[in-house]
This record gives sequence, structure tokens and C-alpha cells, in this order.
Amino acid sequence: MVDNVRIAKALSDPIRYQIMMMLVHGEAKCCKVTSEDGERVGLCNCEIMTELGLIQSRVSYHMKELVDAGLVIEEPRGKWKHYFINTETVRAFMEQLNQDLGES
Amino acid sequence: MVDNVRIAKALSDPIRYQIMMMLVHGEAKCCKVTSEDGERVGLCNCEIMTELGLIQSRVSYHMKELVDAGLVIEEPRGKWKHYFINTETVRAFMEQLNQDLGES
DNA sequence: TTACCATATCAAATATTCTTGATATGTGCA
DNA sequence: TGCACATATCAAGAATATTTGATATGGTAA
Repeated sequence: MVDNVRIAKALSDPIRYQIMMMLVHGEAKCCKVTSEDGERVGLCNCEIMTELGLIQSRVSYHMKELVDAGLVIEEPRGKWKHYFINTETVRAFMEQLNQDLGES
Repeated sequence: MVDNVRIAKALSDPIRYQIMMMLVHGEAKCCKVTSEDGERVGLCNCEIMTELGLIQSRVSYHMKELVDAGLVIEEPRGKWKHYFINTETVRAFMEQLNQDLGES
């Protein structure tokens, strides 16, 4: 329950929800970002800043919230950070939600 | 998107999440509560107050948040209020979540 | 090494949310 | 009507969250 409340809180900010959607559906305009295993497609920091028109420290704050909640995985690439959605957490959240609030 | 952020915010408080779970799985100890159509089982206000050990105005505040988010339906019964989970909203939330953040 | 760039962190200001006690509203019953 | 009870609302304070500019950290490349 604690986990789901935490994740719900992370998703309860419009900026963070948008970032999550960008990570899933977003076009990478500034740089091509693939995970170490070459599977997942993600975004770099600059993408989020320019796309949403936010200053650096603000993006940094919200990314930390998402990472802390387990919703986003970050991979450092030299001086950049690349962000990927943590599908495992999203899946677990929805499953738990269904267990807690779904039809009995 | 706006809707889902709103609902996530409603679920992002541990008390409200607990209340939602009570509405789905909770035993009605103080009074038997069935909806007008006799289908759904709900809870009365006193149940929530005693079960969670909260004062009246606090419960009232959180119930309003849940009702405003569309997660809970309230039916007045004389001087009491009976609360039911709005399964429609819960379902729509999960569906939208899957659309927004699920596997592409 | 230094210069430069990306990101993190900090402290202060602001905004939002939550809690509480007091009071108001509304309902049923004597 | 007037009393008793359930719920809603209000105002004030406390607690959290968010935003911002300034500064720190850490990496890259010359």
C-alpha cells in the first residue's frame, strides 16, 4: 500500500505525468537515446527541458522524484543522464491497484 | 491526462488510499450499507471514523477529496451519508494509465 | 591542468495540502 | 417548535511540495 501511495504521489504532478508520457511515447529530437541493452528508448535531460520549457533545476527536482519513486531509471552517459521508464514499477503499480481497488 | 493526475493526487494520501480499500474490501461493522440498487456494498461515515481513528472534520475533508475526484459516490440516507466506490472511475483510471504508460 | 558543460544540491520564497477546533447546516424525532 | 445528532464548512496554523537563482559536483576535452 505504501508503495502505491508513493507512486500515486509521483504521478500526481502534471509535469511529472507529462514526463512519464514523454518517456513512453516521446520522440527524441535532440539525441538518440537507447539503453545499455539496446532495447528501451529513453530521453536525455535536454529533451525534457526544451520540450516542456523548464529550467534545469526544476527538471532535476522532478526527475529525482520519479527516480525515487522507482518509476524512472537513469543511466549516466558521460556528462549526460539518460532516462528510461521503469516498466516493472508501472506494471506492479497497476497490478497492485487492481488488487486493492479492482472488482472483488 | 488532467483527469488521471487528479485521481492520482486523490490516491496519493495514505488515509484516502486506505479509505478506498475499505470501500472495496471493508467489513461494515457499524451499519449494513447497500446502494439504492441493492448491488454495491458501501460504508457509512462512522465506520471510517472509528476504523481509522479520525475526527469528523478530517474524514469529511478526505471524503470530499475522493468524491470531487470522482472516485467515490455518496448517497445521503436521512442524516447519514453512505459511501460507495465508483468502479467506473477506477476502471477508467487504470485504462488511461495503461494507455499513457503501458507497453507501447 | 584548465575551461567548459551537464547535472545536483542548497537555501529562501512561494504555493499547496492537511489538520484542528469552532461553528453552521441539515435531518429526524419528540 | 426545539432538541439531538450527523455532516459540512470555515479560519488559522502546521506540514509538505514546488519553484527559483546561486553554487557545487562531476565529467570531457583541449
